[in-house]
Amino acid sequence: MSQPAASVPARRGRPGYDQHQILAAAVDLFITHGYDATSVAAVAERLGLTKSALYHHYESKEHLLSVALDEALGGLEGILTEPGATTGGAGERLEHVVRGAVRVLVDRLPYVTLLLRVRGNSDVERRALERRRAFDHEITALVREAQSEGTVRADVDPSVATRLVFGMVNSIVEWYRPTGPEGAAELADDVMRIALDGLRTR
Amino acid sequence: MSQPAASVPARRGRPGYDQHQILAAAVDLFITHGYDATSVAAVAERLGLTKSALYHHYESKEHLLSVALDEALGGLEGILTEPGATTGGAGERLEHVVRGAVRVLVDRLPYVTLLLRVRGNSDVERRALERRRAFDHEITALVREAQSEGTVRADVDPSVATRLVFGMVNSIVEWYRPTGPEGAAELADDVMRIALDGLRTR
DNA sequence: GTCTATAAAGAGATAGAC
DNA sequence: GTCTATCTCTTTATAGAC
Repeated sequence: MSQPAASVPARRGRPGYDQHQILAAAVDLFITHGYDATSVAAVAERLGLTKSALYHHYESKEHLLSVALDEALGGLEGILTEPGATTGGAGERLEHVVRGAVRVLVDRLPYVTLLLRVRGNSDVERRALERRRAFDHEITALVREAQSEGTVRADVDPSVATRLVFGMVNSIVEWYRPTGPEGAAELADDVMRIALDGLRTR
Repeated sequence: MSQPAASVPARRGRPGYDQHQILAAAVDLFITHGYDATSVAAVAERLGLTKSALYHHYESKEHLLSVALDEALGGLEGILTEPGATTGGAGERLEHVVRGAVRVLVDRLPYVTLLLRVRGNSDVERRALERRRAFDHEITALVREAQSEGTVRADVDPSVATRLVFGMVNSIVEWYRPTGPEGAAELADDVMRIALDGLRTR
């Protein structure tokens, strides 16, 4: 209790990584080489540690994955509780959610990238997929409501429309690389232009 | 030369798989569990063979991947040489190519699914990514031409527009499962509705 | 908190019999 | 064309010293 504050951990001698720095390094490797193809030894080497030192911070390779997926899912789920997602017409709320998804995707790019590559090959992955499905269902309900309201075209199944629009949004992780703070907002504008008004001139 | 025709291979005693049946089984496992997480033993077991028998048909695990990726890339590249992709206005040719991509994606679903998960972690994967990039560049040129022509909105960068629309198209592999021959055409209609005219009513 | 050393299992691939 | 047996390497994870 003699330390001034807990905000900056003691940093003496050896690196002394905290859990978040380790997670960031692991996720970067998971994305680059794939989760399965990334060995714990590779993560340790990237940090300049041995495997044993790494196991001191995370109890297993899968625990690293689990925490990383939480980071992505927490961000996405948070969108649905923001004021813009709970007030106003369904069309406006839908727009807020789509813009929010682009924002979270850019803010937490590596974590969301990892989430989108999960296929359900373990309990950890299946739990993450279940949370993704729950998120998708809420959006689909919103699209359906916007169709009833008349702000979204009704000649496409709401489930298909949701999947296609979020397929477009999610595909951003395949090529977007952060350059500046304005990039994300412009990207969201482009997504809204194409998803809401279409590519075609009229 | 004494056999009547080569169309049906001799089928006596043991299974006697041909290369295509083996490929289909391998690709199914690669998609379900991931390429790296799929052992050669798992592919062999799926076919009721031993690993050694499998190595008689394909010289390596990576060779299986290579042939599978060729299957997907050949289909996509073929679209660009179809009459609909080489005649008419840029807007019409673009529509043909987008519809063609949906068609190939559905026709060769497992192969395209595998292609879209490739990250470039080996020479085989990097060669496949290079062919994908070449394909994308041709589409981008088409979008740019359609913008000059005035049939596609010019307030979105052609490269970003291409990526977003093909992100939408490619995302179909994440959820579409073949049910009947009409499914693919309706799906293409839905994609065209949203990508070209947008989700919003007017 | 990090190290060396190692256990235990599974990977890709090959040899050689039938 | 398929088998059994095996080689060699890498994997995740742990034990125990410092």
